[in-house]
Amino acid sequence: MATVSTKSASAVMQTESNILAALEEHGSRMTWPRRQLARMLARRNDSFSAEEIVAALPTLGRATVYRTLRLLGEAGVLCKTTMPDGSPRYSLDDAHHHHHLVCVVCERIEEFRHPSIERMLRAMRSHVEGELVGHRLELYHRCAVCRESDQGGGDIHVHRTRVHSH
Amino acid sequence: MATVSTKSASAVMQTESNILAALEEHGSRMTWPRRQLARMLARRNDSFSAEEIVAALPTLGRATVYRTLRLLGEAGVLCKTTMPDGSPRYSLDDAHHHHHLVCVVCERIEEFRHPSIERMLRAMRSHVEGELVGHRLELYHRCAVCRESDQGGGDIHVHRTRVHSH
DNA sequence: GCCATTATTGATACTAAGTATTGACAGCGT
DNA sequence: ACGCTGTCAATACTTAGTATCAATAATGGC
Repeated sequence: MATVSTKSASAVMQTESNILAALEEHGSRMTWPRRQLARMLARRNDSFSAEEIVAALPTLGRATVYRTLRLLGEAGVLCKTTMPDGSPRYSLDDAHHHHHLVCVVCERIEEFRHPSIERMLRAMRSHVEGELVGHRLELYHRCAVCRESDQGGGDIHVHRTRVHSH
Repeated sequence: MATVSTKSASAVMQTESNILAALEEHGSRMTWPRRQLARMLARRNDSFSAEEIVAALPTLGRATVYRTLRLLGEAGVLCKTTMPDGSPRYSLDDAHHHHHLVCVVCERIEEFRHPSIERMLRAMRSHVEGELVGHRLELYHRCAVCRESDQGGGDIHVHRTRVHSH
């Protein structure tokens, strides 16, 4: 089985100062809570829920955490992804156009880009009635690590009102 | 501008008895609340929120409405779709594999299928590390009707933590 | 460096979209 | 007609946030 090259799919690593720089460029002030959050996020390379962050930084108010996550999204260093069951996960991110490859077992999120997707979007743009203003594409898989440690494993229930599985 | 043929994109119409038949096939009992819901849904050809239904059928409990919507999803006659801002909409649906084309103005939802999408998924299946277990694809547009009655109109804010817009 | 302006904060309350629980009730297989 | 078991409505609870607002702090101008 072919694997995706690290050029077209990779987990994103950002440093604390990278994250803060993105916030500044976006026109935000540099505050202690934001530094806290940036440091905490830079330490992890997996995905996380907002509440995990709220719990991990008890000195910050929940509103601050949610607000800052939104800012980081706007600043282009964070992305919000939806799991198959509809629950949201956040992950560090770069600002380029891409989609997400989500492991349904360990919830690790990788970015990827692939020409077949751009081709598909081009085709849809000319076939769809009216103008396309956006899209949402997520691929769910079991990553190599999780396949190994759990062969044939649990029933992955992907309800059809949520995602497609054929 | 090319439009999609009615074969590859269309709003779905279901009759009350169609909906009830799907529920029976799925192994559910035939009850008064379910008949109510089926009749109500058969009347509309747009998308709706669960709370709209709760409000429209005040004799049914909210849990019943939500449960029945889930059942209809499992039975293959209803689909839940996510708007660009993350809010959910339900719409009648047929059981075949397809994706959704959502108008961000009137919120009407059409089903569509297109070979370029299957091609893209085939390509991704062989390029992705591990096995694909599902995907989620939604296209957002302004439908022909809404473009006409609102040319150049409001700023459609599609936040990048939610959907992609290039 | 000081001050004013204005962004930001945290506490709290609130909302949206459901899920869990429970005792009463009703479909339907026999 | 009986009774098993699915289904009901009401209500409490949960998750994932957003709104409000008075107190505080970061910058830009001087």
